[in-house]
Amino acid sequence: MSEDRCDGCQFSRVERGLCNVMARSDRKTLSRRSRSFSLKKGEILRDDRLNDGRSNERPVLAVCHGAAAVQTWLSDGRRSLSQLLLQADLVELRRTQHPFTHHPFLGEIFALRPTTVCALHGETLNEIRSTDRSVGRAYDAQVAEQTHILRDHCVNIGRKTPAERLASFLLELSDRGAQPEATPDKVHLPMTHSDIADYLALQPETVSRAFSRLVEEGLITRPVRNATRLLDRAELLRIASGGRPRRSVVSDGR
Amino acid sequence: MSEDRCDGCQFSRVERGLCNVMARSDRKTLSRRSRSFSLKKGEILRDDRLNDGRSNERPVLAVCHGAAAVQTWLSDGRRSLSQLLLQADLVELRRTQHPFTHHPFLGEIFALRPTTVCALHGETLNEIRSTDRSVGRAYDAQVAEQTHILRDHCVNIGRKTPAERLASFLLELSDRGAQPEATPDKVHLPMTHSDIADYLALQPETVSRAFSRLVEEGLITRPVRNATRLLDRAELLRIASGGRPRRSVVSDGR
DNA sequence: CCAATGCATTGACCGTAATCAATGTCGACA
DNA sequence: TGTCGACATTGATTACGGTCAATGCATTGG
Repeated sequence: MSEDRCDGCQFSRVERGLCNVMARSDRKTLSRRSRSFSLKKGEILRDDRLNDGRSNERPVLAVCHGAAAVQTWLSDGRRSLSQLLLQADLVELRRTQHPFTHHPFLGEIFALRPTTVCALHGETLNEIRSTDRSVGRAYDAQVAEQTHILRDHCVNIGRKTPAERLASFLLELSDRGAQPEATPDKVHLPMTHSDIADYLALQPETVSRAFSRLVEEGLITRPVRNATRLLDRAELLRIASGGRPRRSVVSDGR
Repeated sequence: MSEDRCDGCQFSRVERGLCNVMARSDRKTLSRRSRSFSLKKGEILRDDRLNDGRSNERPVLAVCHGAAAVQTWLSDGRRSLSQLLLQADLVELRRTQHPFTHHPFLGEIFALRPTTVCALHGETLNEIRSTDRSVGRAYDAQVAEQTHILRDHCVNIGRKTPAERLASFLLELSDRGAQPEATPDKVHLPMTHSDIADYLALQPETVSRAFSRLVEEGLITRPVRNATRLLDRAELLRIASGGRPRRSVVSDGR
């Protein structure tokens, strides 16, 4: 079933898209042993849904289309979106559960909007990796990129003010920007303020105020509800990296 | 120079230590093409120090002994430790620098205590990977583990109170515990309160108060300055995961 | 077309952790 | 042993973002 599936999926971004890198034949093999899921906006893909019998290895998930996030709950209802998953991103969830507690630390896939994800058959993927060097490289690059983004994100939510976080976020979206029709400065927001809040470790109200501030400082506009236009990229970047230096940033990192 | 180096390094933790998994001969080859660095406490290893001529690929770093962290600065002096690196951990830093700004988003290795790290020769490592399947698995497991920890950490610093963060931190140290002489409940603290603060996105004073609180609640004791004994692991875990449920944690994660 | 619903925005107030400051403790070293 | 310096602790105050509440604005569907 479904060699088509992957053919329609080509618009995983050309350069990095794992499935684009590999040979057509490999992709067919992989596709045949993989499964895809369509998630409605707000739908959750728990790892137990992936657990259909046989292979006990945890599958690698690929976001074919849409946008999702790794979501975790604290036991009193606090929510956190720890990782943003855009088109062509790979993610590997933990199968292991926390000994006593169930929910926290686990992580489930939350669809920020209508999304299709593909559960790749790990063993097959490994086989392909070992024969096709470029697939291995693409995979490693993806993983390294995600790690880098996560580290960055820790800095964002750990040490930045709301406005700084939002600026960072908009630049992140712009850089990763998996939107077909987007110019670098027109950034599509694939999620609600509430989702942004849980990603940036803020409250929705605070996100709203931060937006307002960036608007009234003339750094962005908001033509429509779920999009933004970046007017002053340099200044946004300055804010995102902690403020201060107005001219000539050359000082060494000490 | 130095096949000894790696032989002395054996106490990278048995199960996961990458260098323990591979064949002795491979280790020698890898070792010959790698370099090691001794860092004094507080010393910084910038990626440019790794950049000795030839290979332009970014090396994979392994922490042989000690403890370090990925450190980044915001331009006004705020500091963040985004990733804790304990014995046997692997880390791959970004070579790329941020276009204008220099310091933030980059990440440097900060030695929390006297530490030796090893810059593995990436190409050689890849060769070994492709011949020895178990090396590949060990490597992937390490990377997946680190990713998982980073996600968790985002939840910690994003949505938890100071006491909750500290509880999580102590449990993390206990779980990852790379200390030779430590029982699970005797946790060695490889860093100052100030470092802990920058890891947990708090101020040193707040870290201190959080410690005091856990002590007066009878959950931990602190026999010496840089160590802690966990008295009530279950309760610590309860706190770390957000509080509430006192008995029987079975509710589903909605 | 209007109602209903889900989000977003704005304002007022409050609480927690950051900040500022003083004191205490440990360890290194002469 | 005593001094110094780094780090830790505790207290008082402040400020920022969280919380609560009211209003506004769109999109959907009858």
